[in-house]
Amino acid sequence: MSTIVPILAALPFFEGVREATLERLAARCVPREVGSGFSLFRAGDACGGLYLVLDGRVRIYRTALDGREQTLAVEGPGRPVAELPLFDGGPYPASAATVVPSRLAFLPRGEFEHAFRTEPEVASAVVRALGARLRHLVQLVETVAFRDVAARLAMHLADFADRAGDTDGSSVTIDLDRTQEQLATEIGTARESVSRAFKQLRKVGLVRDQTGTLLRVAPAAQLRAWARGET
Amino acid sequence: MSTIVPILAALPFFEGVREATLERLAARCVPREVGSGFSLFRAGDACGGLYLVLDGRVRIYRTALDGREQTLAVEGPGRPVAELPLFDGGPYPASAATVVPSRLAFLPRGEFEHAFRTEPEVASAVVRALGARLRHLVQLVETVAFRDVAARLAMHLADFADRAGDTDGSSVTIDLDRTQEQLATEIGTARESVSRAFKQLRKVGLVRDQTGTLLRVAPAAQLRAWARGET
DNA sequence: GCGTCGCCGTGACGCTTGTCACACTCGCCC
DNA sequence: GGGCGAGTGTGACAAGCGTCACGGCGACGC
Repeated sequence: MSTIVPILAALPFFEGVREATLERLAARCVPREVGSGFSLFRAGDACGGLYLVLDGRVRIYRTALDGREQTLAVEGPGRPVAELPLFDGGPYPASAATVVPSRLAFLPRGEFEHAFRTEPEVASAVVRALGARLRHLVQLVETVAFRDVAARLAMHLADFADRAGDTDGSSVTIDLDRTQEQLATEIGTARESVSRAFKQLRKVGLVRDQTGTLLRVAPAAQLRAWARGET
Repeated sequence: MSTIVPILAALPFFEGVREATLERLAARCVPREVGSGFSLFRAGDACGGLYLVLDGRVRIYRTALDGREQTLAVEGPGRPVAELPLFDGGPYPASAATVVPSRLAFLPRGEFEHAFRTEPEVASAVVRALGARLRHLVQLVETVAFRDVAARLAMHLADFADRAGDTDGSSVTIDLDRTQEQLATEIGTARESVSRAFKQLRKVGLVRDQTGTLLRVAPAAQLRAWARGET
């Protein structure tokens, strides 16, 4: 009786999957505790299985030859990483590394494929997860292609406000827990531009307070509206 | 006995699906013949079903408020369009329109969902299709974020060379069948920049001849290498 | 033949952004 | 308290690119 079962069961990814299957999966899971900056895999590597983030934070990103990075997603507890290449047999399309000390579970490929074929719930969870990623990437393409840095930052802050914001009055307090350097890679720009973008957002009142890693910002809807160009 | 069955069967999307299922699907398909510039749906619309391109060309794109466009993909015969929102119930993430007169088949949502649940082959085809899209988008994000216009054009030409190139000697002849204006939206830039990018590619010898809509270019591998910065 | 129209090439200009350089603040440790 | 390093603000500058403007060229119709 593994201690991993309840954790797996709590993952949105395995919602509705039968207990027996979960135990089988849990038995094959390799738990892993890693520090900050641990590289799970790099773009182009062959795919050996599925990673699940139990605790911590994993960044998925692409690197250019000159060292610049664009992060595609940042995954937290309960989220799968690299579910894509399990199916088409291709290599990982991007790199992944932890940004804080994290606990991960690794599920070997064969196990997962078995579950995918035998459990309709898993199949539909996979499709949903791929779908969500696809939507996110479409959003990202548009953002990178059309918006300037300040708008990209506003959208990014809106995502935080949705996911981890404490609303108080007409402001939302969020804990960014990132340096401007990290933010810069997440929205595909340089650190200095992030600094200037913050200045701009403060001027228009969308960012109201910056103390340490804590931020008071306007509600997500307002941030997004501004980013879309509705002044 | 519908004439659509053999067409459906030939789609990579329905490879391996049982004849009985195909006939059922075909019976529910609504074939459609449309002109150039016909809008299938717009970003944000609710999703009613799946489109299949039987013949012609469909562009999938996002528009900014100022009218600029970034195309996410261009789909030809045998390709599905908008398979994503069928599953998570969300709206279309992008718009789609024909760029040439085309024949389409429309498969209502309920039918498709039924096939997805009952036919494992369909489910895995869907996952593969989503996966391919995801890979493509990751590629696109990187390209838009890191590369300059000339490199984006080179990559784009490399894709053409792979898909529709006639190799003769150490050159590949491709039929672009697009105006520079269309090319510009496909790589997310302005028409004039495409013109200048072509000039640059001609100078370095990657584009060797331009007569009408036909192009003689360097092999795909060479184009991609250059785009990656390996001069 | 001549106008018209769609497409392509190219120059000029300004804006955004990446880059370099440097100052400033705030912990933290000796 | 002084030094130090990480993180941040900001100015100067250049490169890339979008935009505007205009000219050339070929196809097509009258």
